[in-house]
Amino acid sequence: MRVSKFPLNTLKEIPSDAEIVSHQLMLRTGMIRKLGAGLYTWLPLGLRILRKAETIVREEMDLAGALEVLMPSVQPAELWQESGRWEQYGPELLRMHDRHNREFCYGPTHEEVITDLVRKQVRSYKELPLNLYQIQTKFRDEIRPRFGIMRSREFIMKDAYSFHETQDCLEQTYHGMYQAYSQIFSRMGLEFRAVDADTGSIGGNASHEFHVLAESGEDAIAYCESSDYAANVELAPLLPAAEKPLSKQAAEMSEVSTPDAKTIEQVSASLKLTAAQCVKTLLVKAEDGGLIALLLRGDHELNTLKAEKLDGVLAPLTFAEETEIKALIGCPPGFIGPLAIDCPVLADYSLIQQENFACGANKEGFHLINVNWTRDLPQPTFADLRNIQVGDPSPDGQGTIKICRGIEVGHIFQLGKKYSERLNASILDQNGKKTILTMGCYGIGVSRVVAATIEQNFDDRGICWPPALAPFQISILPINMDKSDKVRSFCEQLYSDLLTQGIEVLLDDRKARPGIMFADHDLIGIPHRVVVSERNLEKGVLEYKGRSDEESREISVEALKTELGQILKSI
RNA sequence: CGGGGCAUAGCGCAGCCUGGUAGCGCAUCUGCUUUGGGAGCAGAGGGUCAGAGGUUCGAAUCCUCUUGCCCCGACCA
Repeated sequence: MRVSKFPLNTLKEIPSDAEIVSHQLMLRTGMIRKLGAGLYTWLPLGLRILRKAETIVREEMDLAGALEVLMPSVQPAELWQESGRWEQYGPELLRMHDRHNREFCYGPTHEEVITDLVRKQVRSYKELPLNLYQIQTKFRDEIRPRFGIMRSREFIMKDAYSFHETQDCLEQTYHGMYQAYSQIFSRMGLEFRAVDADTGSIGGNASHEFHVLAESGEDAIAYCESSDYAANVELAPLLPAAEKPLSKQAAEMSEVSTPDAKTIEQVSASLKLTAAQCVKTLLVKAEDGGLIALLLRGDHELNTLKAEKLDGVLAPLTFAEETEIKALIGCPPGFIGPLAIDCPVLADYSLIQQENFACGANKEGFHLINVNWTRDLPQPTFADLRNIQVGDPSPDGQGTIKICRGIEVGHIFQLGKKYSERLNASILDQNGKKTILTMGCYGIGVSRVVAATIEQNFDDRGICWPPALAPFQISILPINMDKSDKVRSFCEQLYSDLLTQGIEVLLDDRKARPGIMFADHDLIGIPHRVVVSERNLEKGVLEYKGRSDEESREISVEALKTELGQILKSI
């Protein structure tokens, strides 16, 4: 491709509403352009990259035995009513009417449509397992679209759905998809982790999220240094600490006046204790209409997901109103403690060994110090209530936890029978007996992958594309091409040679100054670059530089072709 | 959805408080000079100042409404 026929609409200045690097660079390089909130047009440069990502996904899905289909993006409401999600799905579902006033939605996902397809099409166990996928535009009316393509409302997704007679069979396909996903992200040159994910309200047995590791990631991931354990921080379980008897150092419990200390920070400061020596008492609503006290070490954070799964706790987790607290305890928030409290008490595992701790006195303006289990109050029920932290033991018992940030780019899920039951999707088994299908679903945010790749591969000059996603493999930058016939004819020859070799090459045939060419090609992140100048031609060499190399080096034409051939093979 | 902010040329911004008919940098176009890391000089084009209504002799500027966009917020004892 020639730059004269493939305009580089690059910007020197950063559009003011672009917050994260990928968004800034996608706008500056002219990959995308915003149409409205969460809506973007893919320009030729960006689309080239998006297509590369799609191609890799497609190839690996095909290789894993999935079959491509293309479903409508507009879906009739009836199917969603049948599955029950017409009511369940909130405002995130874009609903609309046609001219006959029939209801439709723009598909955020396709479980209903695919299940409908399969229930009509597939009759016999002999046709299973079946794994169908599509690469298609989805729409989710996000509360707050942001970060450009990363969290847009309209986006490109690869979604696959598998159908099975048995759970065993589902697990095999699930494993196959796990492998395929790993292969896809490896081929793209990404640093990623597969992490245990919430099976949540959908139920099912297993779910993994695939995260690209990047500072700007919206999710925190806990991973183990010495094993392949990884989980979303919200989900990573903590093991209970061992019980131990009251130690001899147990000091006398006493009441201390702490008039202005309401937060853990203030309490620990005024009592000259560390936050870890304090216990905080949170009151949440219970299923029976009353309250439940949750105890955490002062330096720990409550994990809402874990808490609302506990027996008796109201889901979604709701904190008690101030008036309810006053009615139950007789003092305002800030001075609550677990002693002599008239409601169930659940304490985090980390408090099992806690001694001589401080807590609220249930009396405005006072806290207790040197409180100890058994002696001063009965042992509460212990449970896993908090977020895992750096340095905690790994749940698989193999070393300690570290935390990094990740961008979720893929999610695989064992759905089970949720949709097939609701939509009555069944086949006849070997005995001629009707069997409800077991399903799996597998998504990749293809457009998000592109943004995530940039988050992981950039420097102060621009994007550094991994070769597999690069819009072009190599740039030819002629110096003074309009003045030097030698440079011109050499570049033209090299250009057509590389094209013949099957290499995607971008020849900068603009009448531009070298500085502009260097800046543009660095910005758009072409992995390889050769500079052709009269000076070097006289020496019979080219100047080569890899995008992330510190320095350029001289290279012969033959060596360049050989090297590029090698690189191409490795993609 | 709650809170805050913004809307002026393709992009980044000034002008608004104190009303007088729109400006700067980048980008674009022309010419000359330059030519190894976003050049210099000279010139040119490009704006219903988000929209509607109001006040006024006169509104980008003041008032009202509407729309769009951006940021923060679902961990508080």
